[in-house]
Amino acid sequence: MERTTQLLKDKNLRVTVVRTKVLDIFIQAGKKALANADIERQFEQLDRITLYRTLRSFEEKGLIHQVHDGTGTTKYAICAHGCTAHVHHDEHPHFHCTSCGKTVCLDTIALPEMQLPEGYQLTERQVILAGRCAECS
Amino acid sequence: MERTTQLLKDKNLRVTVVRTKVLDIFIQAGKKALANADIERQFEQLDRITLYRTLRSFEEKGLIHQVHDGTGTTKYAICAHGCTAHVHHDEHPHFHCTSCGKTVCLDTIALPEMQLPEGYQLTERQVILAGRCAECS
DNA sequence: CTGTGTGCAAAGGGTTTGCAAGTAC
DNA sequence: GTACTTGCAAACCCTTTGCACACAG
Repeated sequence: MERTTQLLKDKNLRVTVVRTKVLDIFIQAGKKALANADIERQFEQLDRITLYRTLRSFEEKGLIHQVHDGTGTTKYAICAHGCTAHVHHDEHPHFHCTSCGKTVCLDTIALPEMQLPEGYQLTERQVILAGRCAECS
Repeated sequence: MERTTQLLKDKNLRVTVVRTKVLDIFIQAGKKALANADIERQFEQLDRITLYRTLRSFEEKGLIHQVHDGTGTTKYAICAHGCTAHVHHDEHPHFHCTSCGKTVCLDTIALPEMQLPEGYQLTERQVILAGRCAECS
């Protein structure tokens, strides 16, 4: 059985044509985060509504996580491992290339420790780095 | 002459009722970032379109800067000093309180230095910290 | 067969554009 | 007076909801 199919079954998601293809696209994209439009572009024709619902399902089951890169457009990237419904392990910086528009997960770089003012409780950190990626430099 | 009026004149913006009031609201908000809705709420009645255009003008002239707090809603905060059209000095982390929804500029905290992979050029850093603010803890 | 997923239509919300009237300087 | 600003209407996204049909298990 293919890896994609197995991933869907593991998360109790029905294996359909749309889901298989969307998940494949994410796997192929690797550390790159995709916007809705990026995914639509790879389909001959795909109902937008279905894509919204597919992404929501994937996110709820911990297959993908949202990526914010400061552009305002929500993107998604495949989860590295062991993410579930409400426990996402997305503890790494994201890099947004202002030249080609690509956004990637820098999952080999640790998030820095930061000292918050008195009384503040920290539960989540997001680090977005922007500039030019290696290919655009 | 009032500080607000002076600020507008310094940036070559015509002093109008709407602009004066919007800028006053930002000054009063201090380090807190405001969403469009937050500003509208402080007006008896204000045309939404006018507000969009006002915010854009302010941003272009370096009076305010966008703040992304990971909620998807774009917020704005007043620039500390010396920001111009395309040179914004927004080099500080932002804190988003998931309890009261408030987002503030932590401009006393320095952004951490981070090592990027080979070939990457860094031009901008955004750090969003989320959790509970001092008042909500 | 049963429950879930898909696709269409329609509705909702936020944002932008065009234009005429009003206002700052 | 001139150029910019405002406010209304309309257009334009993107996203969500409702419902009937199709499909996975």
